[in-house]
Amino acid sequence: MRGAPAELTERHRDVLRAIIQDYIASAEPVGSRSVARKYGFRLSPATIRNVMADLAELGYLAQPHTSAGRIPTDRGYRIYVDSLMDRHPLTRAQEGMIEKRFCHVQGEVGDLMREATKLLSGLSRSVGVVLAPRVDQLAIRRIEFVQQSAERILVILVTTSGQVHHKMVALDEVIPQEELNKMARLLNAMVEGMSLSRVRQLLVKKMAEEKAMYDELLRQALKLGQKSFAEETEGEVYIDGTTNIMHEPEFADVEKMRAIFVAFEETSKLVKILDQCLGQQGLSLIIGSENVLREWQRLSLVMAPYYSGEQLLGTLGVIGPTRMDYDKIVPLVDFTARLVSRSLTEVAS
Amino acid sequence: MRGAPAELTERHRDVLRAIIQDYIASAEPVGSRSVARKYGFRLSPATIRNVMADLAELGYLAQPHTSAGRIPTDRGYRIYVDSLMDRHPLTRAQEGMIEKRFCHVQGEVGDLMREATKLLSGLSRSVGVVLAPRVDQLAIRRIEFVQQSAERILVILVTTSGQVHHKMVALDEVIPQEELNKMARLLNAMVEGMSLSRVRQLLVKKMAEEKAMYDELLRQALKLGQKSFAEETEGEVYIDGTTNIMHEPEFADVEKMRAIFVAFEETSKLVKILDQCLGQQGLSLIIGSENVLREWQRLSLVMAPYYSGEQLLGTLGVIGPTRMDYDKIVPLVDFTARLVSRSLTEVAS
DNA sequence: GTTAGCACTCTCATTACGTGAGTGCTAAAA
DNA sequence: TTTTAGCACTCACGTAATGAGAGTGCTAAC
Repeated sequence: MRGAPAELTERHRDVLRAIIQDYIASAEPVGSRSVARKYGFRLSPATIRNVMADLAELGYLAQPHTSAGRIPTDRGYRIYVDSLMDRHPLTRAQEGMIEKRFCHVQGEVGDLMREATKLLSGLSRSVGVVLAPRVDQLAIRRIEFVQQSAERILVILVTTSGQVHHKMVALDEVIPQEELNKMARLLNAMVEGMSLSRVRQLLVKKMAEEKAMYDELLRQALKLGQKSFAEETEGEVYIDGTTNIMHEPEFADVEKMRAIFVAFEETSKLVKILDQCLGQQGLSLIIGSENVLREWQRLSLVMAPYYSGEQLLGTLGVIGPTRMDYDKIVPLVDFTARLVSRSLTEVAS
Repeated sequence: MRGAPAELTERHRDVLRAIIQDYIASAEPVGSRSVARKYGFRLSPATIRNVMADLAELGYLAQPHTSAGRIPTDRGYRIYVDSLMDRHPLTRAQEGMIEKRFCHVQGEVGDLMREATKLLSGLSRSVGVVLAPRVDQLAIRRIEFVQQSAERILVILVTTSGQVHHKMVALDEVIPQEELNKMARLLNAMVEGMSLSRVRQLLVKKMAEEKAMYDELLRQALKLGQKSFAEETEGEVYIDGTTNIMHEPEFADVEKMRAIFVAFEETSKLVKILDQCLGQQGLSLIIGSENVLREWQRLSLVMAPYYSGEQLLGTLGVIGPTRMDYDKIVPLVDFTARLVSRSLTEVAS
């Protein structure tokens, strides 16, 4: 009667790696025999079995039922990605192909995001996601007011990165388009190049300063500006390839699949998860039950941040079943994030 | 040995109606017994069976297998919606609720569309779709050029209905923002209130006229204008509630469901289908195999056009399994289209 | 420490069989 | 002529029995 070993020997690690790779490839519980045979261990199945029993006791492997092989637990995947995985870097050809698809996109930032999403989902055969930059944090290039009806004004905001946002603002007084143009000019001079959040602070300060209100136009402009910039913007996510995961045997059951799709539809929760990744330095990996949200516990996320120059803008990556091909997907996400950063940095300059 | 009757008697119609309604409610083949019992016919099952045999021979009913009840064919549904259906109008309470949700949306057109989509999917428990207005056909309120980088210009287009569209245009010469503003002013004066398609014609004509090109600025402006308005815009669709149809027993099979979802993802095909509906006068109904596209033949569409004043803008409605509750959904779509039209008409005035 | 051997467990595919719902046909009743 | 009762027949579906196969854990020998 032997207890579990205090720590993993090299053999433990080899066996665990083999089992996880086999399971990722086949989606079936893997038995001692096939580990011994396929992975060139010069050991008998019985020995492997002992090792597997240790790994199970330590919580890295589980058994669907007594007479089946082992499957990795989320803890097993975690140790795998942290220290066992052999990353399969992209081939030169793949990299070239990806680069080509990006230089094709000359247009606006939205197109770039969409393209990245498609690329991620296509190459990973899973779900691609991109958390778009928050407008709050982007530098403003231009603001414009267009009168829509007597008391409603369309506010258009252009960022230096080329994103366009618009919203409707209701006013309690009628301002002719002529005046609106003047106000826009005033504000443009004031805010160009600043981030939305800084603009908000500035406006508050200015309004306090101008208490005397010599200039009626300026007063109105500041007021309108404040209304226009008021709301915190919600993060926007691009998502693509949701149908890909229908192939995965783990979602063969319709009820499970429905749960996943409902989760994808609730973008606000997804944004919260992605925001967490944004806080991390570098690549983040969330595996199954590491996620707080119930609906997401059968899924894993591989996310990487992207930048414009030095400025952190958002995060992008892949969502798939916990049994996803980390070897391939981690380099893919990494490379894509780098390319997107490069494109955005070029546009800004 | 009797052949099928030349035309349907009142009894045939009653039985067919009963069968279809029962099948829509239960999703199970319906037998002669239950028709006779549940629907208050004062006839024996045997008599009903004779009627059912007639209806089957005429192609309105089918049998999944010899010893099962009957289910409606697409032809059966067609005659049902054309002449057998009893529409269940919305209750006053429901109408009130819907109206409330719409007056809540004061903002821009996109919000209105999104809200309508959600409403349709929520109340129908199926998939809601809205085909957004083509920019081509809308009157332009304003055009604006923003310099993005040396040779790239962001073109922003505002329609009178309050939609904002933007695209990136590449130039072969550098034009300072100052000049861009002047050009925008020139063009605005020229095109305000016209539809995009008319603007295109106008620009071609003007360019021919101005062959002499006295005015260099005007020449450049026309050229930039032409580039900005060049492309035909693709129809945009809003879609919501796709997860709803996962409940339906006809899609219990994962492979079938996957096919449907892939179809939903291919919006360009969907746009084509919706464009057809746009050509129709009033409400259009496409039932199962009436649709040309293979992937859509298990689904039905109930669509209605919406307007701003007199002008036809787009179409909206519900997609569901052929076995959908037409009695309820037809009035729902009808009412929603009317409300959306009202909202849009108000905004434009 | 490693391995062969073996009894044991559990899933999964196959087969067989009974049940029930529903049909089509025929002949009698209305 | 129309309607109905009666009956044999068909077919899907659920249940149970069976056997093969994969894999395990344990023991004892190497």
